[in-house]
Amino acid sequence: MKQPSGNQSSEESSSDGESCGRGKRKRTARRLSPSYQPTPMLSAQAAQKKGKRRVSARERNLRRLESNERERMRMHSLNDAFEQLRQVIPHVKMERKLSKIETLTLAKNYIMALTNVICDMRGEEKPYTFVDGESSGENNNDEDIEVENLEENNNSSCQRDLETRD
DNA sequence: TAGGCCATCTGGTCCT
DNA sequence: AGGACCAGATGGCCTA
Repeated sequence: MKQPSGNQSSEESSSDGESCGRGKRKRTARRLSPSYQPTPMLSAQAAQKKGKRRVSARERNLRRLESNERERMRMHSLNDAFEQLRQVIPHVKMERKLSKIETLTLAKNYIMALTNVICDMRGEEKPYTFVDGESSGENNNDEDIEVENLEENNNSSCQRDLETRD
């Protein structure tokens, strides 16, 4: 029941120039179909039947725009968190920044490596093993394969990094 | 051109 | 009731 695409939310929506993803890329405000009419979640008649306050189309539209704005802000804060995570994950420098899936995968590996180091220091058995880009115990799905090469490079860089920190 | 990655919109559901 | 969260859809940008 998805709409073909959203309304031209009038707002700036310039995505505050966040150079996202691969290299420099500037995203312009999303162009939306001029013919698009947001479908009311609840028609005025239905609302009246249910004894609910009638909400004008104008008000619905305003609420939608406010919702969109909040959602955008939410996603921006999520992206900020990704950026902070990228900065603390040791990884081989690349000209393009890590994608989200790469960031999460490397973070997972880094945590596993740290856990190994801690266990090692305690004289306990290491719970995780890194074999050919495969992270132990876990099922190796497609996403893991995608970043396999990265992981191979970074697993060793993680270990090196951890060993030199003291 | 195809495929990957991403931002944004949207409506449903959950939570306060 | 309203906001947060979520997932699907859509379309733009970029690289191979």
